[in-house]
Amino acid sequence: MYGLGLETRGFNRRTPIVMEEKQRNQYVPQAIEAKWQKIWEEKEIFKAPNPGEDSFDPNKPKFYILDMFPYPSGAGLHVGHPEGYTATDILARFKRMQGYNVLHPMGWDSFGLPAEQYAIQTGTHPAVTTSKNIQGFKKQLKSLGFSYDWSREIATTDPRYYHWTQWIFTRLFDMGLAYQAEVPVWWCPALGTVLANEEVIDGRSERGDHPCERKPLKQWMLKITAYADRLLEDLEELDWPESVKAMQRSWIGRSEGAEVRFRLADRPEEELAVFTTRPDTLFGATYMVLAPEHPLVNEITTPEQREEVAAYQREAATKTDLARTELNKDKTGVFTGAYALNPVFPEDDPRARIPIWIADYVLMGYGTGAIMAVPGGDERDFDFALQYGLKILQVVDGGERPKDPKEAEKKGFVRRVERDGEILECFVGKGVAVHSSNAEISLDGLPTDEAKAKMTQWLESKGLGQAKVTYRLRDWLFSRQRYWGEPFPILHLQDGTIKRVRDEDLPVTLPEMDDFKPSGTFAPPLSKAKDWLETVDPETGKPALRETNTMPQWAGSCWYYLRFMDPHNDKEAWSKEAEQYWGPVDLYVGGAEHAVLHLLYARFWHKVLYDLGLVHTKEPFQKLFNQGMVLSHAYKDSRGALVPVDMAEERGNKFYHKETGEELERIVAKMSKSLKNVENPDDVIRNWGADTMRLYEMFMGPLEASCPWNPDDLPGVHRFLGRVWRLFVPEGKENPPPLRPHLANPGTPDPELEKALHRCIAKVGQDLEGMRFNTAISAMMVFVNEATKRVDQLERTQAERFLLLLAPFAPHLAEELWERLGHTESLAYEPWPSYDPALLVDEEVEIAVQVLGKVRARIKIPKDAEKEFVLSKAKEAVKSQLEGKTLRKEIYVPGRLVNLVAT
RNA sequence: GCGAGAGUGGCGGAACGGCAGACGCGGCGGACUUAAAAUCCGCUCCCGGUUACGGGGUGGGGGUUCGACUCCCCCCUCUCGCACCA
Repeated sequence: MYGLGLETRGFNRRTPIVMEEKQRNQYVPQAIEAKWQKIWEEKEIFKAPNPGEDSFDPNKPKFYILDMFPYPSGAGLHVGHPEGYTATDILARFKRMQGYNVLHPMGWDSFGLPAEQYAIQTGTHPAVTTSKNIQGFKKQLKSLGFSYDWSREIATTDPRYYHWTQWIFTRLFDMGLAYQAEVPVWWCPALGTVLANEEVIDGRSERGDHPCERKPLKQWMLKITAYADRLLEDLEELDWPESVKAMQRSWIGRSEGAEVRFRLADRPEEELAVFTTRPDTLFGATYMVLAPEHPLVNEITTPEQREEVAAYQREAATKTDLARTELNKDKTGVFTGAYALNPVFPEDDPRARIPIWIADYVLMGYGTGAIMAVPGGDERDFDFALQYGLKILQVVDGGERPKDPKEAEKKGFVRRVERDGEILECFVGKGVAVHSSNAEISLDGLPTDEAKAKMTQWLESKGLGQAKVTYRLRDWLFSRQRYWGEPFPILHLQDGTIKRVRDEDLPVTLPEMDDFKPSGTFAPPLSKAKDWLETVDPETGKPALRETNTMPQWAGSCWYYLRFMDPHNDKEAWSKEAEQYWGPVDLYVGGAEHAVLHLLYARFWHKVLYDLGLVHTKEPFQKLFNQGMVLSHAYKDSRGALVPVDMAEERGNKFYHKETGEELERIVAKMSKSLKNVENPDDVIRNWGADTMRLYEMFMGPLEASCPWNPDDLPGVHRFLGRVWRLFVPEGKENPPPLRPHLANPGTPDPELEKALHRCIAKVGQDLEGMRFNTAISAMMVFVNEATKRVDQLERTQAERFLLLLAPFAPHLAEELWERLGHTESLAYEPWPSYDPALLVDEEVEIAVQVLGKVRARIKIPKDAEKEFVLSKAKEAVKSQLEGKTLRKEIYVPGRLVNLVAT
């Protein structure tokens, strides 16, 4: 069994010297890791039985721990992947030892653009690429010793999987939550596809960074807005990072206010609706603004203004959203020539007649695409009014705002500007309504919230408006013009109607195709698969065309956690029984980049499934944890330019440019090919072993923090594992000699070591519950350092218990030593060791003696010494410090310190 | 601009309001060795002092407290998200 993985290549200083290991019985991870991975696989150690199966034990509690499954890219794993995966693996192993039925599966989010792009370039079918990449990923994951139940492996590209993705879509369709609409979407000419808003950043595609443009196209939409309130409310009960909840809340962007309908002057038949969160400021509305694209613009614009308005509209249309928002300081707009009537004033009151402008600071996509402008209460309106000399009225005063106007301005509550000798103010906060009354209603003196309610009520009673809630969240653009995605189970009949494919005709599989090139038109690739495209409606026998759009990559990841519960079910997506037992996911670990979209979409689908009675919980993921990013180092020269890692060399504690000799600053940067600082997990495993890799990933720092990968730190954790090895295995040439003889049988535990072990058990257990892997490892190092100093005193049962603690972290090493101790079964299901709290405290403790909060001495006292005794000992110890002072106060914190307050 | 989070040795990072710097890297010294590697042991926040010890110290400034890395207020820097959302 020795001799595996021994490289004859040259060693660099990162490579542990493994020469002569045979003679010395050294720790050689390469010699044991493959062996244990094979045993776990062959004996199906980590297979989790489902309810109803023979080996299922219903008395055990369940724990469903899930990783965000990866897109199997051609590049393979990078060192960032195993960080989260190692953490979940440790917890899965820990929970198994604690007696849980653990569901810990892995699969592939395998639809997606790169495989299709590759197909376009090389002609290799995406299915081939995908399958190859999956094999590569799987091999890499296995080489890390993860305890996944591989019998549950799924891939979103498998027709046996997307059968049910389509099935869920048909439920959405039946519920009226899936619909088609002509919407302006991002069209990316380079990719030949439409992209979702979230896939376009600053007018360029997220993948490939190609320019994109807006085009109106018929698209499938999912009515996620119907679930906006529930998606918002149910965040409350989730054990998720606050930052993720905050991001989802702002993404949903619920805002409460009122819709107000303004009549147009001289056009009694037309109305203009606006949304406002401040109906209480209606008396201050001195003009209105429409988005340039607003349908009413052309109708109301007067002949004299027509040319100017049209020019402005043209200009706005060519601007991207970015360009429109970038200039957010300089407001631009054009008067339409038309006027509206502010409903709070009588028609013949000159104050009622307010001008209607168009401006691109008003967005068509939000609210009604029109606003009532209250320059005295809104900064944007204030800017605009100043720009174009529009009237500014004060309608809110007091409240949070300081009385003195100068003071108020200084503290940022108001902005004050002088115009034509008049002081104009803008106050956006809450306060008390002023100058807000007419013959029927007066808000004057009312605090903002009451004024809002009163005004809304008045508007309703007059038929002028009503309370309204608006969301920033849009319906979800759900179709893509790609080949490598789930086909929609939809038929287009000749009469123009559409119907969904019957359940018994699912799945609609992707047709084989040779030509993946974009057509150059908006027609998706599937429209070229003629035989597939043209079909018959099985119910009527009439010809029908298949839908040629495909679903976005998000679709498959919306419900994969459910399929894992019952992955081979060919009768239904999952059985009720399996979902009742395993759901919800207890812990979901992944990167923060999925904070909004994936998690929001999955929550949406889950709620729909809940409404259909198909799942029993309102939310899919009870606890969410975001692991940090694994960063790397790079260098920066004096001009601030980044320098790749291979161009820098270290001398002393400083870094210099290899060619210019210039001193460089070492910085932390994201891994990138250009900086040559990408670390490859395969190299680490080959050189150091999987257990070292796992341990290092966890020892870098807290899981949630991002920190730099530093290869120089690898020897540290590797040395630790070597020390563990030597606690069990004597140096020597014997073969087999694999165990220190005194460990063969139980002996008398050394009491000090026993205490140290109990402290270790307690700390590791608590840290695992709190996901503090780095400090758990540190606790084990402390114990091993202790044990190394008295190797011969380490007794068999102590050694065993320690191995069990180590097992979740370094499972190969632990299994190997467990076997050498004479065990024939895997330790994967051994009970987690327990500790005696009484042993955590030493008989004699050292405490600090402070005088005025400064430590002046340390004394040793029995652990349960009387207060009086401790105080007198303490005073004795700091006698010189107390001389000539009066003792004012004595504080004793048992087991910690004494603080003597003397002046 | 708004929201969230973070600033601790040469480096990664530890510290229920109670001895700042656990553990690891690096560095220094020692043991073993013909020698080196590996391994083992010790030291390693900064300043002064041979030691004893003294002084300073957790981005900056205030505050609460017997006692603050930790709690409160103000400011600075960095990271992430949102960004004319009416």
